[in-house]
Amino acid sequence: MSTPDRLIESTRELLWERGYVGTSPRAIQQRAGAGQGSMYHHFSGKPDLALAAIGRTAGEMRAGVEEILSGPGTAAERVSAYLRREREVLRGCPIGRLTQDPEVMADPMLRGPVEETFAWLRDRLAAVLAEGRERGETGAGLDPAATASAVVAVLQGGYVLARAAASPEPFHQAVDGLLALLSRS
Amino acid sequence: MSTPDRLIESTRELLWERGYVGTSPRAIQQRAGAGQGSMYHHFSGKPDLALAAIGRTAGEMRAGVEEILSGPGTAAERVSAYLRREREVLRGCPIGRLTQDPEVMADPMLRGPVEETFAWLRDRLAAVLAEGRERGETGAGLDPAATASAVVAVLQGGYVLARAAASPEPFHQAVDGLLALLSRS
DNA sequence: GTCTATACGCGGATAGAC
DNA sequence: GTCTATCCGCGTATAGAC
Repeated sequence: MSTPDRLIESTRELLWERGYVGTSPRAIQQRAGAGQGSMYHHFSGKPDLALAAIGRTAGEMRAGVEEILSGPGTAAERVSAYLRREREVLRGCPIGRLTQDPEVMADPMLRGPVEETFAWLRDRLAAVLAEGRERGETGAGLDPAATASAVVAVLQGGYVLARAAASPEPFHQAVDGLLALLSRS
Repeated sequence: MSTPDRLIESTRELLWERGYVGTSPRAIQQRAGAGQGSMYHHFSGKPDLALAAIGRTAGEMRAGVEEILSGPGTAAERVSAYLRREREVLRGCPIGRLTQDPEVMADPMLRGPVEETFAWLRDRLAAVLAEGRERGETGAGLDPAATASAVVAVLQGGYVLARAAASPEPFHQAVDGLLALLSRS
């Protein structure tokens, strides 16, 4: 991997683990095995690196979600597959966690990808749910947008519960609880 | 308000806005209008202050929730009232946000109240849901613990969506989506 | 109780040599 | 491209005077 790539990857990990405020250029360099001068040669500073890291993470996330949601199966099956997808629950969501970072939210450059990713995700899920409803598969009286937001919220909130409990269990409980409700509609 | 009280209050606000890692003793002192020496006279340091602040926030939160959940109405009405309760959506949950802070999670003293608060909340909601089920009011085939986790997760995740969108709308959408599902069960 | 002085390392970067 | 030197202010205290 090239030095810029290693720097971006190490920034991605640190942003995930410690957030933007908790991540220092020093720590990025050390984890990447790169020197001070090298880092500032390839990137203009911490915000620039963070932008590259967030963009890459957001892109991967979208691709992964799209693969499931555009895959085979009924709408309910695909939403269910998305909810039950394997996750590193205790690490939380690398994009969602940025939402808690005041410096990320204050910078339009950094905030943009976060906002877009969630807007896209909710829209995409709503489209799948609307499709299922039109086909008469499920959820006759449900508002696709509201249901989609609930689905995403259960995941994001599930991470919070899991970290609070230091256990993945509440995450899976929350998903099961939502899935039980969805399956009756 | 006494100086220690002002210090605790200012720590509470800063923890809410900026998290533990993003909150400095200096900032606490300035917001409280207290000097360096004064702060270290009353508290042993940042962790000590944070402990007092988190304890106070957790206590208030439990009291507020308990008032709604032990109030009048059917189980479904009380859960609904809890979900629809007025909230400063864009500020997020002052306890939930601590979950993202590696230094809070790494310190058992600070972590304790966070863990307990969510454990209590899920239990308390599950008890209300179980009560409703026994009375035949609602949710005949639902697992109270799973449903309770989903309820809490929707709130915590709703905050994430709202902050990502810089708008309370997705929070309320998620709550509506969950409530619609609950009302059919 | 509160203030001021002092300390030491880190955060975040720039400059210039190699 | 990468390294080392240097900078300045902040983070997080401790010490001791008032």
